[in-house]
Amino acid sequence: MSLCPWLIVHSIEYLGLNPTSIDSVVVGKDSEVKMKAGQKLHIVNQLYPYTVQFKEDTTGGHGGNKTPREMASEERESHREALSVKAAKQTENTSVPDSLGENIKNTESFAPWSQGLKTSMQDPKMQVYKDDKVVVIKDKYPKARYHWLVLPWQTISSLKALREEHCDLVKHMHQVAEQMVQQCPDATSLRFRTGYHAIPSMSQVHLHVISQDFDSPSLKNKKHWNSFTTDYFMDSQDVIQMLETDGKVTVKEGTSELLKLPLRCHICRKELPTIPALKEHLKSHLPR
DNA sequence: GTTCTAGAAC
DNA sequence: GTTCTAGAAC
Repeated sequence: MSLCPWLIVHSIEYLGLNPTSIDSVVVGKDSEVKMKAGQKLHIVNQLYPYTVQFKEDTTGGHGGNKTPREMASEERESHREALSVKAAKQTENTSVPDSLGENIKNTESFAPWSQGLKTSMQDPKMQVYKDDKVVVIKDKYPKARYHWLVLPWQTISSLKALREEHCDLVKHMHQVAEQMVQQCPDATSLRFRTGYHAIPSMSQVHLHVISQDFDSPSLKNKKHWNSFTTDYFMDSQDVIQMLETDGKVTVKEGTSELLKLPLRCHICRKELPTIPALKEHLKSHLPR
């Protein structure tokens, strides 16, 4: 595995996974930290999550080895900043406890691509606004003429992690979102919505501020469309309300199925058979 | 989250 | 034949 000698362990997040399998991970040139399988290391200001997996006994056949695909992948990733260090798995997946199963599943959510926002929000070139609590970046693949993301500096993985103590922060995120709309030159002619994806793909809670023209080449498929035009998109105000009344945010059952609904215009409710047809239809609602 | 592409739909 | 979607891979 490729480790840089200057890496510093910033914090360790306990995931409560299989406590019986202790592993040790070399974290710097000379330092070594005892860790449990499944623990997450945040290296350098929580930017780069490292997932710790099981390590096979030294007599094991393929412990610590990587497949060529993993090697190639790691080489590619080394050009970016989201590295993923993996120790080898303990065994094949026979007779493993449930917690390991979750471990493997959780590892998915630590995939390099899912950490992209955490990287982007730190990049001054991406920041269009920042204060002591939040930062705003342009969505890398905007689904409309204007599409910003408001992110807290504090690490909060998703809506699920929000609690009452985050109320002020989430309200501030909403305020900043409204500021972004106000400063937009087309704020008078375009409608905006401000909200969260109920089940986001990217780690780090982020508030979408998106104009309702949906006039963008990056809007390409049904999932894109339905994630912004069905109840999959949760209004910021509703999320704040939930936090205030329940102390947490609950996502309705069946929300993920909303992404498969037929394509329907968010303005006149007309159903369109394909994305190209929808895009052509949306032109009729553009400001003139 | 995006890209790529097989094969469904037309 | 081309267009378009959906699932795999990353």
